[in-house]
Amino acid sequence: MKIRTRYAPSPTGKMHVGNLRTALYAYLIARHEDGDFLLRIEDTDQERFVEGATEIIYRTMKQAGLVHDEGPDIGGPVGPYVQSERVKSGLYLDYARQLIDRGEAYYCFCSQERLDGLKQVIDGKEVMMYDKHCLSIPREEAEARVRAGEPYVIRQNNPKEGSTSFTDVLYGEIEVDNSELDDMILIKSDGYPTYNFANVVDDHLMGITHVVRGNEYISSTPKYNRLYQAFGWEVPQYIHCPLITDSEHKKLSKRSGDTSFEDLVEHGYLPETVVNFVALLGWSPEDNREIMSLTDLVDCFDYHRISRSPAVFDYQKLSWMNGEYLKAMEPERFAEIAMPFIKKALPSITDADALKKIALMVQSRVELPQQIPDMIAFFDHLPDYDPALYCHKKMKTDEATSLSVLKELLPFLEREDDYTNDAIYQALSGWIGEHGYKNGYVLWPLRIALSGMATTPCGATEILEILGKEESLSRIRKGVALLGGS
RNA sequence: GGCCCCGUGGUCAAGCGGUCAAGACACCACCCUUUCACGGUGGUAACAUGGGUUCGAUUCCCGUCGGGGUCACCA
Repeated sequence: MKIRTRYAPSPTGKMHVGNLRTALYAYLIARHEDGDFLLRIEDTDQERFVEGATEIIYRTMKQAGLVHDEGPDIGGPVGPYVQSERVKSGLYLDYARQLIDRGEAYYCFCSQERLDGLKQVIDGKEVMMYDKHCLSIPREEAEARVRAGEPYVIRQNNPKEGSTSFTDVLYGEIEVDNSELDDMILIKSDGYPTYNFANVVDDHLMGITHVVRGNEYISSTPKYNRLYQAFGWEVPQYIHCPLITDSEHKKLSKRSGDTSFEDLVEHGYLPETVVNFVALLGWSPEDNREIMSLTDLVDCFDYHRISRSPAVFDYQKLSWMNGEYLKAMEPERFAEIAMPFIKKALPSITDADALKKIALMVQSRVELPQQIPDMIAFFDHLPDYDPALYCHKKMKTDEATSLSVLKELLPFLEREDDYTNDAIYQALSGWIGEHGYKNGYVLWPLRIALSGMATTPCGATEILEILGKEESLSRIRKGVALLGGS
């Protein structure tokens, strides 16, 4: 049978990395076996609906490369793919009534106050389970009250005795006592189905074979199973993915930082980095490769290898991976990404060639484009710096040696005219050799004088080239002055 | 608190009865180098714990401890 998976988000805001991974796994499972991947919008909560959130979902999926075969924007054979549109046909209510006919559900008229009275606080957490109060209302009476316009909900009627089990591909069989199952609401008083109910109905109607979702749904799955059984529907394969947590091992939330796909991209992480990284949180390929494109992932994704234990979202490794992608990138594409940052940091440099050279320098040493400005700002203007920078034990330099070297070097550099990197490096090497110095002994102080930085994305001669003769000489003179050489 | 899930280095993560317990990030050292970075090389660092089962347990079973999830007219 052809595999059909779906990603079914609620349009309530930005797309969280946990959801992204769920979507990714659903996508990979389908694509790996030439199945279908659908997108369904679960907007049954009109209060939490956020304007524009659906667009964020489309945009994120597109950026991440998760192309769906059926969905609200492209249609398909089992539409509509937006639940609020499906509600209009009365389909959920019809199915809920079928359940009532079978004694698997019932009307409930309990007020919010009464429900609140059922709540109890345990360990500071509000816990509540419905007491089946309205189950005793005779069917005729309930229907009369409904006809009379009294507000009602429809609840699932779960048994108190016995147990219910379901099988998860990853976790195996999970069994719970029926006494644990709350009579959850299927149809809300506004006529909308709850997520739980709509999910089951739609997954069945849309022919979903593999339900991929977060681990947090595992405890409500028995109730889903009872629904499938009540309808006599085939139960899909369940694949509950392990949680992604913050460094405190708590479920990732807005509170833990910018963990939406959008935020990460805005911070300079490449979409392909995020996809790659998130794929490896809870799954690994047989050969343990780490840098993998989406197509690589499709090729070797075996959902049986998904882990059962939660994973911490580690920004450090994410950054490393981003650096790997940046380094492996075509220089042209990198330049495109880096250029805005370079230009911002170097308003005085307009020479396109020089800018391109700087981009090249920076490519192999940056993990996030946002790091670029600090790295190269010295090209624009010499920062104030501590003369202690001139001291370097391995180069055997200190402030005194640096002063004398720089003074010695000045007339030579004043004489030179070709400041292109190769030429000036050649010339300098010759000069260094003639004087019997070691490269670093001369080049270290020179680089410090030119940049005022302990670390730069390039060597001294590359800076000479970018800066040009005039600016270079001026900076060296400043260095001499700073070192007390007037 | 009830129920459910999880438990290999700081983090990700191989392993699926017999391994000197991979690899990656991070960290440290060294090499290379006109600095840093990149790249090399090497190093520190783990099977939560107690019982079983077995000739032999990281691996299987049970308990304990620890962590997490869930208990809405939210998804």
